Amino acid sequence: MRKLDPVKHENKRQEILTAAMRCFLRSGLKGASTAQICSEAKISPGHLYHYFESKEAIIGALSEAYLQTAAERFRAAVGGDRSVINAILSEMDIQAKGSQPAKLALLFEVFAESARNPEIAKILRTYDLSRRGVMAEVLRHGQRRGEIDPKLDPEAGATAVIGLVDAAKAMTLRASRSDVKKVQDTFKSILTGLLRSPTQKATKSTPPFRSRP
Amino acid sequence: MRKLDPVKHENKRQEILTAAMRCFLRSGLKGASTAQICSEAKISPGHLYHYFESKEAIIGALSEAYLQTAAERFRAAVGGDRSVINAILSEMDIQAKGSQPAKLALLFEVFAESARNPEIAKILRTYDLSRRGVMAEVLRHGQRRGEIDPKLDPEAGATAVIGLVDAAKAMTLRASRSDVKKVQDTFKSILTGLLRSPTQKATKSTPPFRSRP
Amino acid sequence: MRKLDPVKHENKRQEILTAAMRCFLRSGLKGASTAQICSEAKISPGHLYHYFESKEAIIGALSEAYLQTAAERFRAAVGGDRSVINAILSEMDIQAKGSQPAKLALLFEVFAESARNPEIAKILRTYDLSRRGVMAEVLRHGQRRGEIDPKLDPEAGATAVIGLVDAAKAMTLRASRSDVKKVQDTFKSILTGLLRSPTQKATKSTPPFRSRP
Amino acid sequence: MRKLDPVKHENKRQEILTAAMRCFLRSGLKGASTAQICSEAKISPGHLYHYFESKEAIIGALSEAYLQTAAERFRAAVGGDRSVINAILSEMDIQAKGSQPAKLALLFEVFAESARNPEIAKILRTYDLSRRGVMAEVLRHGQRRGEIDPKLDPEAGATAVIGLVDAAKAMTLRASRSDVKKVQDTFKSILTGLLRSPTQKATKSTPPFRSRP
DNA sequence: GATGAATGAGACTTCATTCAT
DNA sequence: CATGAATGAAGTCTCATTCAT
Repeated sequence: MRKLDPVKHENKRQEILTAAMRCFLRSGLKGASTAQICSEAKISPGHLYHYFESKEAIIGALSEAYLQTAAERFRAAVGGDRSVINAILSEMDIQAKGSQPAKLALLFEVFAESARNPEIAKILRTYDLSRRGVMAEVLRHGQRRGEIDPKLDPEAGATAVIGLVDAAKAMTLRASRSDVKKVQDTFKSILTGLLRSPTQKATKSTPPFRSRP
Repeated sequence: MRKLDPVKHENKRQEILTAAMRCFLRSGLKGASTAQICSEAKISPGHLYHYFESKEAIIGALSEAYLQTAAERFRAAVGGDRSVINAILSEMDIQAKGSQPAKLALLFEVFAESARNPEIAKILRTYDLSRRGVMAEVLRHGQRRGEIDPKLDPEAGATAVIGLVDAAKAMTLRASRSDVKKVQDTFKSILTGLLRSPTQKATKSTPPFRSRP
Repeated sequence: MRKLDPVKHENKRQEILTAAMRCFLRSGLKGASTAQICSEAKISPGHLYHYFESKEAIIGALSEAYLQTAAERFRAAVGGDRSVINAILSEMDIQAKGSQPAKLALLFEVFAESARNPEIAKILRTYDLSRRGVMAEVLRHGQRRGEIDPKLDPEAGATAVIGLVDAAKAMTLRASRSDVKKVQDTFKSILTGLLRSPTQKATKSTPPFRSRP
Repeated sequence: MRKLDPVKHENKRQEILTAAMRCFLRSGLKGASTAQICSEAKISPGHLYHYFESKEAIIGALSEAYLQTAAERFRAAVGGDRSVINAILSEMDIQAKGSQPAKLALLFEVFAESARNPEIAKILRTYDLSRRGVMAEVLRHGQRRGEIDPKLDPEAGATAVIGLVDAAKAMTLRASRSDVKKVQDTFKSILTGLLRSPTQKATKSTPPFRSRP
C-alpha cells in the first residue's frame, strides 16, 4: 500500500528526462519551458513536481546522466584489446561526428550555467575529474603495453588529450562542413605525435598538413 | 538645424553596451533583463530602444565589438618584430589568463545562441574566418622569416593553432586552479613542436610533461 | 484519472468573454487592456492565457459569438408563422433599438479591424454570407406564401434588405435622438415598398414621409 | 520679427496632416504612432507639438478637414445645372467607388472613436447636420424644378438618402467584389423610386433585380 | 497518483509626451 | 524654429511553481 511501484516511478522519471532532453535540444536551456516539457512527456504541469523539485533539478539530472553515459562509453571503448591510441582516436571521431550543433549548443549552455549554478558546477567538476582519471589510467595502461611514450606524465597527458578531444568537438560548430574533416585529421596527428612511443615514432607516417614536396 | 550629437550618441551607446556587458557577465545572456541593463546604464526602460532595436541587437553589438577587439589585439601582437611563435604563445597566454570564468561562460552562451540565432551565427562565422585568415597570414610571415616550418600548410596550420588556443582557454573553466598552468604549458609545447622549423628543432628544449629522468 | 472539467472550463471561458465584452464596450477594442479584462473577470493576468491564446483570440471569439447569436435570433424570428415582411421589419426594429452607442461603436471597430486582421475578416465574411443566405431563403419562403413580390430576385433582394437594416442601425449613432424614430419609419417604408407583392401593393398604406396634404 | 511666417506654418501643418493621413490609412487610428507620423512628415518627434497639441488633435483636424472636403465636393456636385437625381446618384457612385477598404476602415474607427471622445463626436455631429441640411436644400431645389416628388418631406428624405448613400458605401467593405456593382444598382433604383416625381414615374424603367419574365 | 486551474512576478517592448539645447 | 534625448507608464504575454480536487 505504500509508495506504488518504485520501478514505475523510476521509468516515468526517465521518460520525463528524455522528453526534457528533446525540448532542451530544440529550444535551449532557458528557451524550453516546463510546460513544453510536460506536454512532450505527456504529463500535467503539476505532476512534473512529483518527479523533480524544479526545472534546475531536471537540468542537473540530465547533465549527470549524459556525462555518466559518456564516461561509460569511453571506458568501454578503451577497455577492449585494441591499441590504446586507436581507441583514443576513435573516441575523438565519435565525439566529433556525433556532435549535432544542437547538442553542442546545449553542452555550451550547460557549461555557461555551471559558472552561475553551483549545483551544475559540482556535477561538471566531478565528471571532469573522473574523465581525467580514466584517461590517465588508460595512458598508464598504454605505457605498460609499450604503445605510449613511457616518458609521458599520465596526469598532464590526460589533460592534454581531453583538451584536444574537446577542441576537435567544438570546432565542428564553427568550421564549415568542408573544413571539419581536415581539422579532425590535424588533431589526430597531433595526438598521435604526442602519445606514440619512440620506437613507433621511427616509422613515421607522413606528418599532417605538410605541403607536398 | 544643428545636428549636435553623432559623437554624444555614440558615447551613450557605448556606455549602454558596457553596462549591458556587466549585466550579462553577472547574470548571463537570458538571465540579464533589459530592465537590469537600463538601471545599470542609468536610463529609463524605454530609452534603451533609442539606441538598440532589441535585446538581441545589444548582444549582437557586444559580440561584434568583443570579437573585433580580440582580432585587433592579435593583429597588433604579431605585428611587432618579435618572433612569430612567441607572439602566438603570448596570445595563448593572454587568452587563457584573461579569461575570468564569467567571461568564458558568457562566450559559451553566445556560441550556444549562435546555434539558434542566425544573426549571431553570422557574426561568429565572419569573425572566425577573419581570425583564421590572419593566423594563416602570420604563419606565412613566419615561414618567410625562417621561424616556422616551411612544410607546414598555412591554412590547415591556422585552424590547428586556433583550435589549440581555444582549447587552452576553455580548459581554464573546468580545471582546478592549480592545474591551469600545467595545461597551458602543455599546449604551448604542442604548439611549439608543431610550428618550429627543423633547424630550430635540432636544439630541442625539454619536451613537455615528460617524467623527469 | 478524472477529467473533471470540460463544462467548468467552458463556463469560465464564457465568464471571461462577458467580462471582456464589458471592457471593450467601456474602453474600445484597443483601449481595453488584458489587465483590465483580467481584473474584470477576477483572474490573474497570466491566467487569461489558459483560456485564450491572445487578446486577438478573445476578440475573435467574441465576434463570432455575437454574430452567431444575431444569426440565430433572426432565424428564429422569421421561423414562426408570422408574415415574412413583418418579421423583417421587426428585425430592423430590434437591430436599431437594441443598439446602444457603445455597442455600435464596438461593431465599427471590429469592422475596421477586419480590414487589417485576416482572422477577423474571415469571421465577418462567413457571417455575412450566412446572413445573406438566410435572408434570401426567407424571401423565397415569402414568395411561396404570396407575401413577397415574386419578381424579386431573392439574392439581390437579400443584399438590399440587409443593407437597409444596417443603414437603419448605423443611423442611430449619429442622428439626434428625436430623429431616430423618423429614420426608422422611413426605412421600413422603403423596405415594405420593395418587398410587397403587387396584390398587396394595391391597398397601399400612406407612403412614407410625404408632406401632409 | 514676431511669429515667423504664418503662411509657412500653415503649410507645414497641412503637410503633417497629409502625412498623418497616410499613416492612419496604413496602420489605423491607434496603430499609427506619433513617431511614425513624424518620420513620414520628416519632422522631429518634439516638433510635432508645435503644430498640434496632441495626437487626438491631429485626428480631430483630419476628421474635420475630410468631412469639410466631402461636404464641399457634394455641394459642388449638385450645384451645377444637372438633374438633381442624377447628381445624387453620381454622388453615391463616387462615394462607393472611391472607397478603398483602408479609408472605410479608418472612417469606421473615427465613428467608433466618436462614441468615446466628445471632441470627435462634436465634429461628426456638426458635419452630419450640415450634410443633412445641404441634402434637404438640394431636394427642395429639385422639387422646384419638378424633378423630385413634391410630396416628399425634404428633411426626412434627406435623412433617408444619406442613409442609403452610406449603406452603399459600407457594403463595399464586406460584399465580394463581384457583388458590389449589383448592390449599387439596387440602391440606385431604390433612390430613384423614392425621389422621382409622379410624372416621371409613369415612364418606369425596368425595376431593379426582378427576375427576367 | 494525477490533473489542470490558478498565481503573480517579471519579460520585452511601445508610445505619447516633455524638455534641454 | 527645431532637434532628438529622455521619460515612465502601460501594453501583451510567459513562466516556474503551487494547490484544490
